[in-house]
Amino acid sequence: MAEVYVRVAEEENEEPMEIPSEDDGTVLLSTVSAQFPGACGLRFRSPVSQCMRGVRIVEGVLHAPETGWGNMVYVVNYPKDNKRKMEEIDASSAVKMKRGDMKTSDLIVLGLPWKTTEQDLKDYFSTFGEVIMVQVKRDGRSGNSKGFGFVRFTEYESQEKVIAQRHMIDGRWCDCKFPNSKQGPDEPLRSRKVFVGRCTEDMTTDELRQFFMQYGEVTDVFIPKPFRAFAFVTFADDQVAQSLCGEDLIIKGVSVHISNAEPKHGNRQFDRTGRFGNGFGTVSFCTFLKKTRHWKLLTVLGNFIILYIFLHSGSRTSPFSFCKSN
DNA sequence: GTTGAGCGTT
Repeated sequence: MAEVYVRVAEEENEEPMEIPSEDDGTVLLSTVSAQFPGACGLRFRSPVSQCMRGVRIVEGVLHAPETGWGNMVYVVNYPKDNKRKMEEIDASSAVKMKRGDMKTSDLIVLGLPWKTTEQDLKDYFSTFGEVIMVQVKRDGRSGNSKGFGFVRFTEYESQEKVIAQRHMIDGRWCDCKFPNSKQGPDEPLRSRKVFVGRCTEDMTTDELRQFFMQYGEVTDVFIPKPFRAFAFVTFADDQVAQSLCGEDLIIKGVSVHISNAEPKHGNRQFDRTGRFGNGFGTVSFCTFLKKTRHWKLLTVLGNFIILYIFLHSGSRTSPFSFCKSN
């Protein structure tokens, strides 16, 4: 098929812009959104029914109506425009709906221009729906952007749209993805305690307790001192704890990340015996040491103790004679 | 003051 230009405009009666189609006659959504940032589709007024019709779109590829693109003016769809339409689309793809859990999570935004600010991000992404969190990651000293950031939407639909396409932000193509920190659906561990990462210093135990109460009874909140940007929250019900694992929750405007309190390679067999509790038992203590990088220190200390024993073994009958009382 | 694939002061 010869190259065809499709006439696209923001509104029906506005001056259209000609958008190039692909060799197969389709039009890529990315081509449209390059000119109309935030676009999620096209619609047109049917000459027959005089009703607005949506252009078929499959995985970011727009397909011409049966009669071809023609000379009609196609109007850009934005996610905000018509929520009812979004729900219809969701209902028609019920299979996909069941698969997803419909919960929003932080998305990483890769490829940001150095100059892009959080306000820029918020302005851009608000065209997809309500934005509840944006971050631009910066170097602590210089304040320079690291070229990536995070965004979180209220609506799951907004998130879906944003992931599905590339984004032209301040002149650069950016990608939005699930961050690596989001653990997939692996086998659940049965701890009642969760690890709360990315805490800020102003979060108190009371505030954390108040916040997590909404999910279930909280039996303990532990914040290490001095400040180390994480906390432990223990629930009465392990199912509550597990249901939160992998989630990004927003506390006082800060996105914290919930994960299992036990490490993945942890010594699970001891837990199952019930001989070690979930509080400050031996296993948990070792886990804590490993997580906080004190493990190596302890190992070094142990080596020194062994060295001490051997150095003093010459004057005694046994290397362990210092253990004896007489 | 520089850069351009990545992953959030655990």
